[in-house]
Amino acid sequence: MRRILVTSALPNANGAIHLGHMLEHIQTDIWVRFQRMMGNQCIYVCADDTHGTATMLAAEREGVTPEVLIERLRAEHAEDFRRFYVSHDNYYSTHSPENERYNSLIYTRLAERGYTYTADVEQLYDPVRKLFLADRYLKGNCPRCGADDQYGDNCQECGATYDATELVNPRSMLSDAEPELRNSTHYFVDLPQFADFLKEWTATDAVQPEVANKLAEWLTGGLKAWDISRDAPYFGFRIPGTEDKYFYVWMDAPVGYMASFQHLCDRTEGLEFDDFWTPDSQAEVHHFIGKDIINFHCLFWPAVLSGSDFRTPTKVHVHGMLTVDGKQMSKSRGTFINAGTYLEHLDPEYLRYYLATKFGGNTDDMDFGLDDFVQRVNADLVGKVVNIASRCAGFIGKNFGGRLAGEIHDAELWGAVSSAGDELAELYESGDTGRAVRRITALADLGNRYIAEHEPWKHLKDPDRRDEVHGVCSLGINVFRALAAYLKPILPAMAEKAEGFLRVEPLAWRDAATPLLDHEIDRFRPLFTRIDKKALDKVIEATRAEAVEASAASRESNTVGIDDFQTIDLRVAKVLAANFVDGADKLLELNLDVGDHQRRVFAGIRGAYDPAKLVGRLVVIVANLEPRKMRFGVSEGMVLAAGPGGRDIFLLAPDTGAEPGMQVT
RNA sequence: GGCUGCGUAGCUCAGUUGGUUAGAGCACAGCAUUCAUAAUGCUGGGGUCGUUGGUUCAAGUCCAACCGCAGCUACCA
Repeated sequence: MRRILVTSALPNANGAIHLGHMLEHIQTDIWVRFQRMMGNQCIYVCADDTHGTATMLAAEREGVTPEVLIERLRAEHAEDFRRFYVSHDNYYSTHSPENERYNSLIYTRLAERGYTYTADVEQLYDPVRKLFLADRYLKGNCPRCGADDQYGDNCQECGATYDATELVNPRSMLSDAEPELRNSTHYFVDLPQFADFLKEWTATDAVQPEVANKLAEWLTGGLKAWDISRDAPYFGFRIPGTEDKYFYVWMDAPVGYMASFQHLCDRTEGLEFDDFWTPDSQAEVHHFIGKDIINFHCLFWPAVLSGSDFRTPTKVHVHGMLTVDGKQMSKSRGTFINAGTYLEHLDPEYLRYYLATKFGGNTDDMDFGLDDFVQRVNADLVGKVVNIASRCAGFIGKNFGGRLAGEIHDAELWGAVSSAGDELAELYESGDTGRAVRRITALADLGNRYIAEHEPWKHLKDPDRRDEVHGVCSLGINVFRALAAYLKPILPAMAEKAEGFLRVEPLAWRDAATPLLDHEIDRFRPLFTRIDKKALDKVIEATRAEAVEASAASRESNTVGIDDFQTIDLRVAKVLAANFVDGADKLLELNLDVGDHQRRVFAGIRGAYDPAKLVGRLVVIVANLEPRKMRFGVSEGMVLAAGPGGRDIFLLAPDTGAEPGMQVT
C-alpha cells in the first residue's frame, strides 16, 4: 500500500472560490479518490492562504480584525469545496499555531546552516499609510517609454521590466501620496547555494518536462537570493529574534501544507507527521498547482525543504489555466463564475465530469466552452453511460424479478469492459483523465451497440429466447456497473446512487473485473438529469449581476447595522490653518490637528465660511476615509457639515471640552 | 521585450521515432429502431493541420521567422 499526502494550492483569503479554484481542486480530488479506490492511503489537505498586506487592508476596509475576516472566508471556502465533493481530510488556515511553529523551525534551521542572511534594501514607502509598498500598490510613468499609469514591476505598453524605484512620478495607489525612498533591513534565503541541488531535482520526474524547461530559465540564468521578510505593519508571523520583521506570505504558504497535515495528525490515531516528512520517508508527497506558481513550488519550496532537513516533494503536478469560451474569466462578461453561484443552478458533478474530460496531465490551458459543456454532459453521461442502466433495468425488474442472470452472455464484450481497468488506472495515475473518459465512453458505445444488436424488446415475446434476453440485459447492467466504478473518482455521488440501485457495497476499482451474477437489484431511478441550458444562462446572468452589485458597492442600502456604523472612525479635530485654494471656487484647504498628528483636508465650504474665522475651532471629521486625490492635492478625510450647499452649509461643532483626536461614538 | 507551452473538421480533442487516400466523439443531414431521461444503431457531408519560407524522395510531425492565446519575468496573493 502506498502512503500518499496530497495538496492543492492554497486559495487566498481575499475572495470567493471560483471556477479556477474548482479546476485545481477537482483535478486533485479525482486523483485522490482514485488512489483511495486502489486501496492506497491517500491524505488530502489544504488551507486558506491568509497572510499579506492585502488581507490587512481588506480587514481594515471592513473594520474587522484580520482574524475575523479570514475565519469567515475559511468557513465559506471549505463549504464550497465540500459541496463539490472535494474530499479534503483537512481544510485549515495558514494563520495557525502549527504553521507558526514550522515556519520558525524551518527558518531557524536555515539560519543555523548559513542559508540565510540580511541586507538593506531601498524601498518605496507610503508616508500617509505608513507602510512599505509592494509593486502592485505603486503606479507611475514607465522609465523607458514614459507611459502613464504603469505598475511598479513592468510596463504594459513597452514591456520593459524595472525596479519600482525607477518609476517616474511614482504614486502610492493606497493614498495617492508620493512615496519616499527608505531603507529597511530584509531577510533572505540564499538560493544560489541550492543551485546544484535544484538542477538535480528538476531533472527528475518530480516535474513535467515542460516545467523543467521553464525552470531551466532561472537555473541557467543564475538564481537570486529570495527575500522572505516584510516590514511591519504586515499580517503574518513575526520572524524570530526581530521586533518588526514578518515572514513574507510566500514563505509561510507552502509550510501551511505541513501545518494542515500536522493539525490532522494531532486528531488522527496512527497518523504520524514524521512518517511523511523526514528526509528518508518512504511515503509520497504530491502537490497540485497551476502553472502560474511554478517557481515557488519547484525552486523555493524544494530548496527550503532540503535546507531545513525535510523531505522534498515526490511530484509537483502542474496544470494550465482555465478560460471560458476561449477568453480569460471576466466579471463583466459574466464568466468569472463563483462556486456558490454555480451551485445555485447546476449539479456539481456536471462540472467535475466536464473538467475531467479536459485534464491531460500536462500544462496546456483548458477552455470551459459553455455550449460544449452542455452537449458533453448530456450526450456522454446521460445519453451513453447512464442510458445503459436505464434501458436494461426495466426488463430485469418486470420480467426477471429484479434478479440478474447467473452467467455472462457475451464473453467478448465483458472481456473488453472488465479488462480495461489496468489501462484506465494508468491514465488516472498520470492525470490524463481526458483520455480515460474517452476510453470509458467508448466502452459505453460498445454496450449500447450490443444491446441494439440483440434487440431484447423484440425477443422478449418469444418464450424460447427468454434466457437470451435475461443474459443480454444482465450483461448491460454489469457493463454499467463497471463503468460506474471506472467513473467513481470523477462522479462520486452518481456512483453512490448506482451502488444503491445495484444493492452493492461501495465500489472498489477491482470490482469492475468481476461481474454481478444471480444478484437482485433495486428498481431504477434516474441517476442524472440533463443540463438545462437555461440553468447555465442563469449562472452567467447572476455572475454579471454580482459584478454590477460589487461595483455599486453598498451605497444603495437604506439601513446599516451597528457594526457597519462602527467601521466609520469619526474624530474631533481642531482647525490649525484654513486657506483658499487657487483655482477652486468651492474648496478650502484645512490643516487639522487630529490629536496625535495633523492632516490636510479639502472641504467644500468656501461659500459659507471665511477661512480666517475657522482657525481654532473644533470640527468633526471622518478619520478613516480613504485618502482621495483631488485636482489640488490629496484630501485625507472629510469634515462633517449639514445643509444643501452654497451659502447654507453648517459645520458640526463639538461642545466646549472636547479635545482633538477624541473618537465620536 | 525575454522565456515556457499551445494553435489539427462548427465544438472538444487524438495523431507514437517524418512514410500509403489526416482520425474519434459531439454538433449537422439521411435512414433504421422504439427497451431507455427525444435516449440508441447505421450511413454521410465537412479539414490547403495558425501564416510564410526552408530541410527532405517524403512534413500535421523537423528548422526559421511572423501572427494569435495563456502563463512566467523573482515584492500580486
